[in-house]
Amino acid sequence: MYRYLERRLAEHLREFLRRNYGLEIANIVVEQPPKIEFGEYALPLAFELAKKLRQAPRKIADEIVAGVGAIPGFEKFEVAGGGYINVRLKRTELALALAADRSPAAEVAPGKVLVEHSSINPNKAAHIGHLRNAILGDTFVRLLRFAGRDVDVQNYIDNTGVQVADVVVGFLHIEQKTRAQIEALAAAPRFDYVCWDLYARVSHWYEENKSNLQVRAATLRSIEEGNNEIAAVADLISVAVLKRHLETMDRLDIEYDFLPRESEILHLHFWDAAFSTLKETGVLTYEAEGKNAGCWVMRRGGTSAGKALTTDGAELTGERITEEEQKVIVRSNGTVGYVGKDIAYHMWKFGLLGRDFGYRKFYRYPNGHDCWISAVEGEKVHPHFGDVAEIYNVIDARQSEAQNTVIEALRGLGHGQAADRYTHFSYEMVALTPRCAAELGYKLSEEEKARSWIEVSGRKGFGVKADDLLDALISSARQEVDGRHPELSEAERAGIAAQIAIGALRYFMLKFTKPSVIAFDFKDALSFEGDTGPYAQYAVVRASNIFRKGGFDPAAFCKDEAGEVFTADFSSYLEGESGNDVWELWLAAAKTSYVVSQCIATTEPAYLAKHAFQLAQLFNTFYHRYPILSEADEGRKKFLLTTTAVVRRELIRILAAMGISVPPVM
RNA sequence: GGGCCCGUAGCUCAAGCGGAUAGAGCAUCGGAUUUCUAAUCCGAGGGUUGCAGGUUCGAUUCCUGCCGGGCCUACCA
Repeated sequence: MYRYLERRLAEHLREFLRRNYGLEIANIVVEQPPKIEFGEYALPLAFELAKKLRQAPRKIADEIVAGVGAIPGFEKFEVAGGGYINVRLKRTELALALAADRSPAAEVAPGKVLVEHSSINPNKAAHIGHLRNAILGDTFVRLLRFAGRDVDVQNYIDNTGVQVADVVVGFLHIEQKTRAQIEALAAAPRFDYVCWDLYARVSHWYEENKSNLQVRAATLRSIEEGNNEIAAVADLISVAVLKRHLETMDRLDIEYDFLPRESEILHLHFWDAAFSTLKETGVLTYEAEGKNAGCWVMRRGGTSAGKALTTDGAELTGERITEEEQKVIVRSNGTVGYVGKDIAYHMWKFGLLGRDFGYRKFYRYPNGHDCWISAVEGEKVHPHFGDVAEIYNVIDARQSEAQNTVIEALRGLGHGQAADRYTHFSYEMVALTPRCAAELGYKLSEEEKARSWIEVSGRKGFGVKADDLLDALISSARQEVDGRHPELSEAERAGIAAQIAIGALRYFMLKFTKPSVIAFDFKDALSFEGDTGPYAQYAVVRASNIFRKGGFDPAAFCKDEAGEVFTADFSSYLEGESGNDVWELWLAAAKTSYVVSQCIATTEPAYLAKHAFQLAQLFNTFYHRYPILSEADEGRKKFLLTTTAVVRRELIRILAAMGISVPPVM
């Protein structure tokens, strides 16, 4: 609602400026005043116009305020300070619309969106770094769906790469296991933990004797070729670990629709289809000499094409790319690197490849939702994946160059529109504080002790596993729940502890903005107080308590009839100085879809976490200040109950968009 | 060497496209009404926004240089 009114205000002003000043201002800046007393919107417009009109900002502001006229829903315009225009809404009107949950339908961009996230190598347990990825990705999916978009969720599986090969080497060469023995291990719980330890041992084994690396190379070759015993072992390992990842993520309410695998990109020859067009369009050039002699290369993403561009801007053919700026796509032995496969895969995503995967049902979630996986020969009936209008790849910042290279390849192929709708959803890694690393038994050098964080390493088996962290959170939450609610059944207490643990974890991963490295520490992550998920959950529980103890249904206070009954009372409680406190709460509650659209536009879910916290904080203050059930004035009591019902509804929605549910009691 | 990112309170982080007195949480200290109340609330202390310039009516935000830190820069994925 807040978002809709902002747009209406901006459009009205744009029209006003066009008519009265003959000015075209494409982007009218609308801010939020620092204090509720100043109104709901603030316009620094007069400062901007001062130069153009050669007049004092204050004078321009006065003129605009005098001439702007009425806008439905708006109370008045005021000049403040040196030329700010503060805008006030008709509080009661907005409140009634909000109580009735009435909000004009926002236009939804057409076309399907594809979000790819998680993409964990299926050779070891997921760790906290993967959690950040999956939680960011899943939350972004929820935000897009909140905004009405049709979204497919994909999790790319590199099942034929070095990392899987390493674990295969571990089982076959170090552990000397047979395929049947590995199969038995894979069927046991937490097989991914077994792989986690083994993977670290394999890395060590390579270091002990460099000639062991030949075993890796041979294993990798066999896996890529397929149709042999080693490939079968690799497949059984990667499928088993993948299932474990799906289980781990399901604990956090994270689901996928489709799991495209590298094995199918290989075996269905996606690359061959891409290679010919890449050559024809000159995106790839052949190096006859130099360091990359015999390779097909392209310009590294992010390096400038500079003056090589002709005047029409499209022609890159014939341009020399310096060796420094070359990215090898096809090696001199004719094999293709991962960036090449990624280019083909992304052509498929946009429906530009002319080939498709086969599809098989792979995993059914407890709620009945099916997750599909790629296959050489698929089932006849399957959903249609790929061929989308827009994509988001949730991949950490270390891969931004590779991502940019893929984008540039699409652009070079003439698919500029696809390239424009390709978003690398980039975020920084999760590392450990030195203290946390020490707790995990990692021996720190003096230099490392002084650093603010230590990078995790799957290769070394150094990190916090996702399931371990969840277990720790659940047991910590469980202690609290047991102490507070001994009257509840075992199952109820377990359920509440899980909800709190998930709330704490998801919120923790979302509260940091993407470019910030998270220095992980158990103390912070296990906190349930202050700027945390449980804080926001608790605010909802408090609101629910009021309705439960009062014997009211919160939904009854959010409906249309509330508007009809309470119109007069609403204004007397909301308007004027005395209404500021409660109005601030209403206004915050009205901003949900505004914040969601900001999150999508900036690909930054942290704003939503901040919003949840702010709304919860305002509610807690309100809760403390206004006793509701004991309120003697019936009209006022109903107003306060409506306020509580609206805030409760919005908080539940906001938390749901973050994948956080709210326990019945806390 | 080149590219990208970061530097804000003791600690961890915010600050929407340049805007009003730079805000939270944690930690510390002091308080909270027989109530829907403590996973909460109120208050206090705590800042040369890394440094130096520039642009601007206005800079944490944009530009330049420097200092410090991280990541990327494989015919690995």
